Parts: sequence; structure tokens; C-alpha cells
Amino acid sequence: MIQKKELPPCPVATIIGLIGNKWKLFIIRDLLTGSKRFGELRKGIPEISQKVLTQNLRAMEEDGIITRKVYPEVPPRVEYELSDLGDTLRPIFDLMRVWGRNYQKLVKE
Amino acid sequence: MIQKKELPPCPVATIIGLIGNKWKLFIIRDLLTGSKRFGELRKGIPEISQKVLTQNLRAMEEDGIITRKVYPEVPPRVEYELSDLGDTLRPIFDLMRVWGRNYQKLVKE
DNA sequence: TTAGATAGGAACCAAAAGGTAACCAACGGA
DNA sequence: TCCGTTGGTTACCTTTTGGTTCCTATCTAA
Repeated sequence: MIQKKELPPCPVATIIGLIGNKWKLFIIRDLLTGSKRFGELRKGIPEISQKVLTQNLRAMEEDGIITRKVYPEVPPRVEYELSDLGDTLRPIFDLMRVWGRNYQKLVKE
Repeated sequence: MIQKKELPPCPVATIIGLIGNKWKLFIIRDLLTGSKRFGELRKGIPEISQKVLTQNLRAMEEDGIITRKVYPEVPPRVEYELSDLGDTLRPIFDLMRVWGRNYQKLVKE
């Protein structure tokens, strides 16, 4: 799963390297509510293109954060799911959700 | 401080819009240990260029996450600090730090 | 007198990220 | 027989992001 690659010594830099871009954050947000098909993820993140979604899913799979299950059907079905490791990001997203809600409230005065 | 601008309805999308890029995450990481001068931030984030650091600091100031204090000295001194709002991101970074350390441990087996 | 320190701004260029369109496989249904 | 469906890949092009260099101001110290 997890590749043995050069990790920065700083743990915060490590997590930034893994999920420090908006597309991956959006993908995780959507997978926190359960496994999703490729097309469902596209619908959940309308601004993402197919290419970029594929790229990020591949990278996250390599990093051990998500799993990919292909069902040999026609038309093909592919399900993406948070791995056990990926699911441990949940508390972080819970806090982010709370923080985001608070910010929205502040902006609305 | 905080500008009244178009926020996405999803709170996670909101926080991603504010700090969902690696530079801002690095900046916050460094400011969590106290206020920093411009040059100190550059040293703490060696891969960032002056231009990009300036751009991100300006954006974060506009969003109310950091404050900027200019001391009318020669040579000039400018201190950046997390605002009260910015400091409420601390628990998120605490969790990220823990998560990053755990990931490092996993990779090292 | 001139270099050095600090925190930028502006202009220009290079690199990375992202978008678009075309193509694929293989089956079911009209 | 041909279309639609799904989840891609690839090539090519555009947009965004980031890097580099040069410039500024003002005081201190050599």
C-alpha cells in the first residue's frame, strides 16, 4: 500500500504532501460518507475534470489513503473507498467542517 | 477583516478555499509557534519564493487569518501573526501533526 | 562613499496544473 | 446494426502558478 518514499521530517509537511491540494481534500470529503463510483465523485465535485480526478485518485491509492475496486461488468463499475488509514483523517475533517461553518457565520455577521 | 464574499455552501469547501493550498498551510504551521518576520517565514519554508510568500500573506490577511504589523524602522520590520480567528485553526494542525507522525511511522514500518 | 540589511513591487519568463477532444472496450437494447 | 453507457488513456493546448531579476527607500557601519 504505502510506498516507502522520501518523507519530509516535519509531520505537517508530510500530511501536506499527501493531501495538501484542494482536489484531494474534496475527494476525501466525499468519500467520508461512504464508497463512491467514479461518476458519483465527478458529480460531487463539479469543477473537477475527468483527467484530474483520475490523477488524484491514482496518487491517493498509491499513498494508501483510498482503495479502488473494479467490478468486471459492462459497462465497467469502479468503486472508490477510504482505506482504514484514510478513514483516520475523519477527525481532521470533522474539525474543518466545524471551522468552516463558524467562518461562514462570521462572514454573514 | 473578513471580506463578505461568495462562500460555497459546504463548510469544508469554505475552509479549502481559505487554506487549501500548501503554501498557506506551511505559513500557518510556522505562525502557530508565534509571530514571525517576513525573512523568518522564508527561512522556515525554503522552497517558497519571495513573490509567492507575499501573495499568500496578502490573501490570508484579507481573509482575516493573519495580521500584519509594520514597524517604521530602518531597515523595515514587518511581523506576521495569526489573528484570533487564525489561531482557532490550531486544533486542526494538532491533529494533522499527529496524523503525519503516524504516517511516517507506518512508512518506516 | 559605498555596501548591506529588510520587505517588498514590477516585469518578464518558465514550469506545472488543468482543460478538451478523441479514442477504447464490450454488452444491452432499439 | 448502431447507440449509449462507464471509466478510463492519450495528445495537445491553455491557464495558472511560480521563479528571476532588477528596482526602491533609509539608515548604519566600514
